[in-house]
Formats: sequence, structure tokens, C-alpha cells
Amino acid sequence: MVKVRCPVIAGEIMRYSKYFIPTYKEIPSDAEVISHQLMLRAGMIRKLTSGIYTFLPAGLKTVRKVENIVREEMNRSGAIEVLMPAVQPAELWQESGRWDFYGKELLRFKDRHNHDCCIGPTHEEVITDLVRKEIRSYRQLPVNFYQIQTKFRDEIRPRFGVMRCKEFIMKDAYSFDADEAGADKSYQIMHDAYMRIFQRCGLRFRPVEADSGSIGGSYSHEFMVLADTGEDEIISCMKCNYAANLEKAEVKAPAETETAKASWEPLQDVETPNVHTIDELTAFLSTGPNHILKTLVFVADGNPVAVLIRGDHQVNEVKLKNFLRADTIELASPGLVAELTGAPMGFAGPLGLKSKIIADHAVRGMVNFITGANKEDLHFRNVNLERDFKVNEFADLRVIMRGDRCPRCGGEINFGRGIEVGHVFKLGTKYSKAMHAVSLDDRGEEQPFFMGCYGIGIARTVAAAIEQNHDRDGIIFPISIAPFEVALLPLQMHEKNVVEISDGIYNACLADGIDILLDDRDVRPGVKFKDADLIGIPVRVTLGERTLKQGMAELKLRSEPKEVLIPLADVPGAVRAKVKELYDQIK
RNA sequence: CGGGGCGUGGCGCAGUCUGGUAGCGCACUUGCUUUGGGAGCAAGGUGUCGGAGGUUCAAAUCCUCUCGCCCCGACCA
Repeated sequence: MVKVRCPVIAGEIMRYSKYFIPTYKEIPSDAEVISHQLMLRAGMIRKLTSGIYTFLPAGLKTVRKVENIVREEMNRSGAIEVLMPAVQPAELWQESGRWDFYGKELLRFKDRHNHDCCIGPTHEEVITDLVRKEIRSYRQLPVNFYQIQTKFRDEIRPRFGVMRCKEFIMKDAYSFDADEAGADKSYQIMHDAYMRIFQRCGLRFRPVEADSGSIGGSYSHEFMVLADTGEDEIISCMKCNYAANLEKAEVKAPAETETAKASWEPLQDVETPNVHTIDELTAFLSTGPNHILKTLVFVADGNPVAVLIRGDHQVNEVKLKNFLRADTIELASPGLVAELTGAPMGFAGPLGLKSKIIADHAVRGMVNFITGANKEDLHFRNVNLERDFKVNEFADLRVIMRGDRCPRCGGEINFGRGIEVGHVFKLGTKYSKAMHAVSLDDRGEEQPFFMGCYGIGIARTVAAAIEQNHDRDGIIFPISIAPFEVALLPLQMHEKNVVEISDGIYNACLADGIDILLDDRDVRPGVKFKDADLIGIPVRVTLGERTLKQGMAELKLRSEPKEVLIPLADVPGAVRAKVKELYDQIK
């Protein structure tokens, strides 16, 4: 059974008048996205400087609730909590080779002894160093260490409030196994733990396959909270559970068809003065872009390569990079294109090209198509594969698009947006080999650790929850991560009766372990309603003279428009039941 | 780093073009009234107009430099 309650922390102030939740009526002008606006307005965060935020009490409470869920599920999965330093010596990073590779995101500085240091953006080096010093034998494996800690990445452009900032709270875990099979198992355990974590956070999410660079295979999943405002575009199958981000999403190669040589028409020149783009070409020749073959020249690790793709398709540079096993890849400059093809940009074609030629699978299905002629203002018509030119290799090189089918089951696919809140990644032996981190196997031989790393953006998860759950009045928090479970609103603080009854209910709820906020401010009722809605407290109990006369209180959910009247004596029980019901819904 | 925008009281903004010594709403303080969806009236406090330099009798306003922030792009285990 999954434990869902986050216990009230003893001694916490729960009276609004003595607490600190500074809300804004107006939208701060420098907040663009809704979660950023609402976190500022609800008094959860304040900005110190670009990309760096203070968490105010209500924001911190929510962060702590996410952390606690993460901690419980990590512990349940067998991971062990540690806390590593924020400041790290350059030596470790030089050893892994990342000191020179990491770029400007790595904040570097020198200490008084002139030693190079950095503030950790991630902790592979530190944990690998720890494990290589402390773990000797395969008998001590597997292990998985995690921490919840503040990290720093000197982002080029921090934005969207707490979603993409420089200093951020992250849970990161690192697994160490004796062999590949063990690493796969550790990966799966983390994958499962992440499913439980985000479920308990009350989020609609999806694990999607992500690009894993040179490692390949399905050994990287991003956990995406589904929200229209998400930064990442993802696709998911409506029939099976295949889901992937756009750069990873596979496109199934079309079935092999017999080349219809009989239908081949003779090759023709077409004068195309000043026609450079696919759009211009389709208009000029009155044809569809799917009858045109695009020839793009890329430079992969310094070597030019021509990439052929159907006119209505787009090259997926991540796929191209992985296919070529290149470290860097970029579109060739106009000068290089001219040098290679003998024509200015816009007239490149595969005929007579000297460079390596690779093509997307879809090109195979094209007949009598149009290509550039490698000569200014000239194209060819009725070009055909084999007869007119040869392709070195075919591969899946394009971006998936609307109308494509699921690569796994052929089902219809859905395009959507998501916010990446977690990432599980199989590292293999990259760091253990570089840093000579080994254990002895059962034959007494040294073996590098097989590693995995697993991250969760804690504050980003909070922001994602808000992006997904809000309305015109403010945040609608899932109860498991709301700053308070219940808001108690005595409407007339000058009426002794109202105050006494609300104090009684407040104490009864506290005794029940309910995380309740008593809004004991002497302000007008409207202010209390507005603030409770803005902050997003899931359950609201209202005590006003009007219903008190009938011996009743009001119970309302933030997520629903209607309230119900409850006899005063039943209020603590009804609150307890409502809270439980809300937790049960997200189990 | 390239392009664009903005810095005026705690917050949101007007004033800048056309130079004349700073204003509005919210918030805040006090009093009275009010009390079920961000109250009303009255009184009050609040600014080195982001900073530095320059032009001018006079600069929030014009000029130069500079700092910060936001947006778009490039970038992103």
C-alpha cells in the first residue's frame, strides 16, 4: 500500500496572521508563463536576480512535500540518501574529461589557493569518486545513492520562473552495477519508482523515450508532465504505450515496394530562374512538395555529407548525428555548398555529387521526382533512384509528422506538449572507465561499474503541477503537494462566537494530523476567499454568521464550484473524509 | 552572443515624442462606517525617476556611456 499522507511538521505556525504568505492582486509584469505568475502572486517565491529565487514559506512547504514523496519512493526502491558537496574541485572534472567539454553552464571559480573549482551542475564525478574509493567487490553491488540538493547551472537564458533557472533543487540518483544486466534492472527499478512518484504528486504525465546520444537503445526516458504550455513537443500512440519526444520519435520505414521501372520517364532539364526554396519550386512547377527531393549538405565532424529527404519532410538532426556517429553536425555554409555542388544554394541535387550521399527511407518510394541540377537556375524532372544516381545508405533521418503512424504498432499518433520533470538515463561505463572506478568480479578481475543516473527537478515539478492545474482564480493543487490540505475561513473575526467555533475546529483538525491553515486575519471575507483560491488549497471550510445560525459550516473543494453545508459537530470528521477521498483519487 | 523591449514610491502603470522641478490605481498608517467574493469616506507617509557623465537658466524627458531585468533566437546531461 502506498503511503500518501505527508505528516504535519510539529510546531509549524498555521495561523495566517502569524504566518507569511504575501499575495499579489496584480500580475507581476516580468512573469510570462502562468506557473511563474501564480507562484509570485500566491506568495510562494520571490526573485532575487535572474534565474535565482527565494522560496517563501508556502512555496517551501510545497517543495518539501514533493521532496518527501520523492524520498519515500526512492527509499522504497532501495536507494540510499547521501548529501554531496555543492562545490567541487576541477581535478575530478578534468579526470572525467568534462572540465573542457561542459561549456559555460559550468560555473567555475578559483579559491584563495588559486585552485580551480566549480559549483556542481550534476554529480557524476563526485559519486563515482566516492564509490571507487569505498566499494571494492561485486558482492557490495548493486548500490544506488541519491541526494536532494541545490545545483547550479549558469543557463544562457533563464526563463519561465522556477522552470528553467540557474539555481535549482534537484533529486539526483546514481546506480552502480557489476554488469550490464544489473544496470538494466536498476534502470527499470528507477523507472518504476518515477511512475509512483509522479502519480503520487497527482500529475498527468507520460514517460517518453528520449535521445540517449551515442549509447542508443531505449535507455533514456524523460518523464513529461502533459501541459499545453510545455517546452517540449512529444508524440504518443493512441493504441499502444509508445511515447517519445520529437527528436527521438522513430519513423517506420515504408514497406519495400517493387521499383516501378516501367513507369520511369526520361530525365528532363527544367529552367527555374531564381527559384530557390521548396515553396517557390512547388508554385513554379505546380506540383506538391512530396514530388521534390531536397538535397541538404551537412558537415559532420568536418566531413561533408549530402542528405536526401522528401520535400515535405524535415531532417531530424539528432537522428542524423546519431546515425553518422558524429560529435558535431551543422548545415554547410553557402560557400561550401557552392564548392561541392558547383551551384548556389537552392540548386543542389544528388546527380554527380562527389560526397557521401545518405537518404531518408521515404526517398526510396519516390518516382519521377524533381531535384536540383547543381547548376544555377536549373532543376531536373523525372529523376529516379538507381538509374540517375546512387545512395550510399538509407536511414530514418526525418522528423515525425502529423499523419505518420506509430513505429511500434502502426496506431494513430497524437502530438502534444510536455514539461520534462524527470529523466532516467543509462550511463554505462563512461565515467567509471574515465575515472578508473572498478570492482572485483567473482574471478578477482577488475570490472568497471555500469552506471545509471536519474534526475528529478523538484521545483520544476511544482511549476509543472501549476501549469497543469489552475483556473482564472489561481492554483488548484493536487492535495499531495498543496502547501496546506485545508483552509479554514472564519469570516467574522470580531464575532467571539465565530472565533471560538473556528478555533475548536482548527484544533480538532490539527489533532487529526490535518495540514490546515486558519485564516484568522481580520479582513473582509472576499479577501480570504480570493487568497485561498489563489494559493490553491484543495479543501475549504467556511464559518460565517449566516450558516452558523443554522448550526452549519460550509465545505468546498477548490476543484469544484459547489459547496455543501455540514453540521458543526460533523466538520472535523467531514474534513478528514474529504482529505482522504482526495488522496484516494490520486493513488 | 545576435535582435527587440523595459527600468518612475512595496506592486501595476502614466508622464519622455514637444525640457519648466513628479502623478494615478492598488498596497501601507490613523479614524469613522462597513463585514459572504480583493469595502466606503476622510486624513496621512512614501520617490537620490536604475547608475555615471554631458548639454541647458532648467533634465524623468535631449546626448554619451554603463548596469539590471524581460521577450524572441542561437544553446541545453
